Amino acid sequence: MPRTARQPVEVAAVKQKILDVALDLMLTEGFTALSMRKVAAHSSMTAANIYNYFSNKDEIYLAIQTRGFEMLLERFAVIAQEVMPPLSKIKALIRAYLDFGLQHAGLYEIMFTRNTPKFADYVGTPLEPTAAVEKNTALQLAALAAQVISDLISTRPDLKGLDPAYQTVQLWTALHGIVSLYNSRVLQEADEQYTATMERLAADLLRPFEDGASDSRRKKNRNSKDPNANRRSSNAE
Amino acid sequence: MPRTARQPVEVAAVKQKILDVALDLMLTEGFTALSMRKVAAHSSMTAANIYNYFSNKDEIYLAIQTRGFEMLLERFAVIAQEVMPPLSKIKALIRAYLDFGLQHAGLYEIMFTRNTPKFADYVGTPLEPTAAVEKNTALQLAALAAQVISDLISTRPDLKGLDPAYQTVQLWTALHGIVSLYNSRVLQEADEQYTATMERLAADLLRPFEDGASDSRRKKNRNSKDPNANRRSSNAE
DNA sequence: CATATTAAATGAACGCTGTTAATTAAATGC
DNA sequence: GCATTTAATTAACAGCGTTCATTTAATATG
Repeated sequence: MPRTARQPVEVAAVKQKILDVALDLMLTEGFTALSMRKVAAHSSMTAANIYNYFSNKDEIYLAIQTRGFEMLLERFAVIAQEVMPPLSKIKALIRAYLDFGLQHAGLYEIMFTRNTPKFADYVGTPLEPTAAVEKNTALQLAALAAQVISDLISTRPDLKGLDPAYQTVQLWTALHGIVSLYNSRVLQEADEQYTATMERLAADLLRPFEDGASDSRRKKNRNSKDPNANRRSSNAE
Repeated sequence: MPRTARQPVEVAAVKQKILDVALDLMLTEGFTALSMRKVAAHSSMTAANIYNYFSNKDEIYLAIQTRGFEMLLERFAVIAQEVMPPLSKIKALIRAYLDFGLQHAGLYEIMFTRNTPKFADYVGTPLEPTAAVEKNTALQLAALAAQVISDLISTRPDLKGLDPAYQTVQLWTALHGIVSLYNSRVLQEADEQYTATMERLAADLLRPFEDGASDSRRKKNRNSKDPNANRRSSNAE
């Protein structure tokens, strides 16, 4: 008797359209400009109608978050598939992360610093599958980074004891600290030479992977089988 | 003829009262609960009246931010004045920072991750002196940490080349990365053993101050004059 | 003391926000 | 064509930061 419902693919298209607009607004006008009414206007519909596709604004945040992870993952994947020494790959990943974080500060904020909904908030709810996509994408990121780090470790006998997963988290938290403090403009206040400092910080992130930098991370003993490591720069200053 | 104006100390008391309420609301109910009307209600006045004491909400954020820095500075000062080995002091500072960040997540957010107004936003405005207090408190924090680090370096010949200011920033960004990712609950998603990981991360922050860990931190990056850095990995792939 | 003058506080309003409910418009099967 | 279901809209609510006109309160002077 009645009007027939649209194909699932059509309703998905509308959802996608909304998300495209939302992400675009987020990237161009920043976090604060993201309102339901603005998204609706740019999508040629009413704010209320968005609630036929998303249960609330948080769900849109979740989707944007996922897109952010996908964007970063894409950059990472390009680097990962290139043929180059593992250490250079790590360096490239670091650079990509920093660039992404500074370039898309608003998006980065949603992903990592804002109290936007996370996967754990949706377990047991109808949206758990959607949230699982977000978590999965993020984990792919970590796995990819861990793989590159693992590659390096396996080709470097002096790094044999390192745990790729831990090294990944360590690198990640350090990178995030730099990006987040920069984007909140606190770093600029505390250090006038913040640009040079950031470069140096980035370079120092490779320190765990330097010559013979392995063992104290491994377990306890670290009495120097490599005493000549720091002899070179005695002329500094 | 007219009604006489209140003593500056009286109007300052009202301002203080407002800030007390605002900080209390922030600490107890979180960032989102901080509205002008709520602050006003808890201060037995109207929202509009707050604008006789603060020009806008941002100015309240700025003040709360300052209070946050003062709170953290107080914790740091207690540790700094204690008599103990420099390395233990650094360890205690690290612990204090982490505790503060996790304990007062909302306040920490205003100080370091939110896009709340910073000193640079007020140069040339009537509020520059107020903002200068904020910046000054933050710089005292950094100076205090740098002093402790400097103490350590001066008592340890093997660390002679380290720059206390840079070490401070490095430590700070790393700590912030941990706190921020934890508070945004992303770390918990990516690493199920996040508690143990955080402990390990905190411990590893002392790595630059380990035995003979000095020199490559001392000056520039050395990629151009050091072609043998990644020679060992020529067998990769 | 009464009054004019000023200070402090208020009430009301504006435009915005996220969200819900009632209503309308549109499309389809019988 | 009609009944029925879907999709979209309009209207409204409560709250937000902020501004402005108004009221309340206090005081120095005639």
